[in-house]
Amino acid sequence: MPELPEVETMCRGIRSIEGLQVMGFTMCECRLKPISIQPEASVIAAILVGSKVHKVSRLGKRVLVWFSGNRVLVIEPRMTGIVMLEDPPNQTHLRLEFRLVRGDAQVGLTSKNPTLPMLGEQKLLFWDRRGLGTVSLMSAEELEQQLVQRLGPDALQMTPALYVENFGTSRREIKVALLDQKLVAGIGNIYAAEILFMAGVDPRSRCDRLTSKQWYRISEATHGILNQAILHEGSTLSDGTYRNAINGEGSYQQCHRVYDREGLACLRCESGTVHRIVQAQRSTFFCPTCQKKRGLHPSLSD
DNA sequence: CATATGTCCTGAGAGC
DNA sequence: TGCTCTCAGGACATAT
Repeated sequence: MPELPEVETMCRGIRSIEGLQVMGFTMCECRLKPISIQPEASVIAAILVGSKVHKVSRLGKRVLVWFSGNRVLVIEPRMTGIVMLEDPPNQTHLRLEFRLVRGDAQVGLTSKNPTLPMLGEQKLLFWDRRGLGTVSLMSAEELEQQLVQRLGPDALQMTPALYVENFGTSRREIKVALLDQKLVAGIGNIYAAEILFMAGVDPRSRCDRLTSKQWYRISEATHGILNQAILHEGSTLSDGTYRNAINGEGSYQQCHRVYDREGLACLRCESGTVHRIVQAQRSTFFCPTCQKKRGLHPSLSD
């Protein structure tokens, strides 16, 4: 479930491809239904082979790979996609492969200096078990019109005032609204639960009924949870799907306070247990005892 | 306009 | 053991 921390980890993990030149690009053949790719792979290859990776960045839950010539490859991992350098979990679900090399100017130096990165090929891979991920190559202008303008502020840029401005008049439940990328970009099901637990806010609360104090706590929790999750390289759940760029696991799942802890004792209030409910066809985990619609549980300080 | 629901996809795990 | 069924939740299309 790559959400902001997992996608940020992917971006950091593949940043070493910045400056490399594309030698080849292929869509892997397999019995599975091919992932959505735009334009078709052969066209992408024709455009990108020979160009250099300018930089790697993140847009909400998407990985952006910028190339010379104002082109950007937009990768949406969705549920089970991973952008990685090497060692995919298996070959079956390997979807895309870039072959990359250092630019010509450095090739001569590399063989004489063993401290430089190896001479020869590096790869950039897109692996996706369920195949819900999408990949598209577009111009910077298309990115701006089709994506940037349709997304809310990045979750790590949120402030209490931005929360009030973007959410404050909505009648939707706060947990459901946090998943809406038009309101805030980067939060998914796991971190929405963890953020609201840290903030002490009932996930069923209507946005237009939250107090400014509660928005402040949600904003603080957004930064606290996401930054901590980034430090742990994201969450690898029991299905093991999410991996970092070199097939390692994240460790933030060990820090989850409510997600996937239905029936277990609340880690904060002791008297309560974690409940699971369904909101907008997604599981929500929370502690009814210390996540209140109004006011705060005594164990939460102001 | 705001909000709610259906759809895509594969494999793990439950139940019989 | 092996079959069928449900579920996981990203983003978007379509419906209310």
